[in-house]
Amino acid sequence: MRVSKLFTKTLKNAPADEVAKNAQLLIRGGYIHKEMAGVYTYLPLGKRVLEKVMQIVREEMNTVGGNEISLTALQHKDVWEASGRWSDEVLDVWFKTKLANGTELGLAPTHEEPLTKLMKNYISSYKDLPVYPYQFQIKFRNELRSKSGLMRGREFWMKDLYSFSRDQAQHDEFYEKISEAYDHVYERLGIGDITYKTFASGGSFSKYSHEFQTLSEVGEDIIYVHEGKKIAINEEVYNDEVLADLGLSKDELVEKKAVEVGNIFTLSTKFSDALDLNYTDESGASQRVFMGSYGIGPSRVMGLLAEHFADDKGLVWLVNIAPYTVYLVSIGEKGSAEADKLYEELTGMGIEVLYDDRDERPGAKFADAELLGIPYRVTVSDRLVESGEFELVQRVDGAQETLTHEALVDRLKQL
RNA sequence: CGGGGUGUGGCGCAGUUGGCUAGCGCGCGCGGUUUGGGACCGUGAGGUCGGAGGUUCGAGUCCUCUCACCCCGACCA
Repeated sequence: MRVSKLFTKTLKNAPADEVAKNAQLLIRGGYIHKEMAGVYTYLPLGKRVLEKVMQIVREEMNTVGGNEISLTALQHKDVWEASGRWSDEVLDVWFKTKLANGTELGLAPTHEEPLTKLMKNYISSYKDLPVYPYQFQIKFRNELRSKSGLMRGREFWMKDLYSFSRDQAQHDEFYEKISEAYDHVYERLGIGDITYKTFASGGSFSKYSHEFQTLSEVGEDIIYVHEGKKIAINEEVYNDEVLADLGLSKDELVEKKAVEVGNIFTLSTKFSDALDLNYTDESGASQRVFMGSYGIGPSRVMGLLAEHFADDKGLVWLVNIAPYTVYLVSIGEKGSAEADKLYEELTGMGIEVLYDDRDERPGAKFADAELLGIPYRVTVSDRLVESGEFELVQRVDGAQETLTHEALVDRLKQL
């Protein structure tokens, strides 16, 4: 992509109504635009980052047998009445609306009910189980107070996978598998070392659920971390009984602030009871389907990554989530001619290049490269053209190298 | 939803005790000089001051209502 063709622009100042660092940087870089409190538009660069996060999640979900689908956001109330969650008393984040004929609808804040109902069409035998449909979708939640930029929106992207198993044993097996898949996701997102599988309250059907909590000063959750075992306990269940269960003592644990970047939850038969989702076992008897739900919020994750991977100059994306891998800067006339060629060449090789072909001074281009956080900056100037060299600078540490064309291409091929 | 605060061109801000044509910086257009760290000079365009009502000879400045946004709390992925 040529910067001259990108309709967004960078800003020197962040809007005054935005306090969260992630939103400030993302808005300044032109990644997102605030539509209203807790509601953000993804602009070209932001859309690419969001897609990269989602692609990593998608690959890991597919690895454990996920079937990607796309459920509807508009929901009839009847399916929610069946589970008792249509009432605002029970679920207070509903956005409700109506069809022209007066029929009440809700904008889905989550999808257990509609999916459970849907699966009645496809699950009838034990041979149909287990099965793991999942989707990426915008969830609508009428939060009393949204805040922290992308971290708590009223409209946000969520990957929600649901497991349908024949019994607790089959469920438990998958629960462990997806827990590992989540580890892989956070590893690939670059936050594996600061993300802890955290014991949290399990609701009425299981003793615990697990949250994946990433350490962050802007976190809303308090967790108690065991560094050695790489696990943590959410403050909501931080008590003697839980400590005893896990064989931990208070003096081994450290209190930390963290952001919940995912959760896995045993639902048991709560929704299959409500919506009558059954299967026939080998003996011909009807049995309830055993369920679990597993969420990751790609938009929240993107906010967290922006918050975490940044310095005083701007964002510092890792290669696998950066909107582009290389920021190509041209300086001078000869430099521009050479940069044009290099842009075509690299793009042809499948390298994602953001080419700053604008008639701007070098300083302005460098500053934008840094604000945008593109991992590698390649500079082609008149001066370098003379010596037949290219400059490669890493965003993360500013490390600078002067390379021949061949050496440069070799380096970039490996990213 | 309780408490606190803020709304003035795209962004950041100023605007005395009400006073006459609402300013500044960035950004934007045009001309020129520049070109390895967010250039400079000149010249333009762009706001009716969140909205409604009121007080007044006169309101961005005062009053009432209302909407939006931010922070703290409660709640929540």
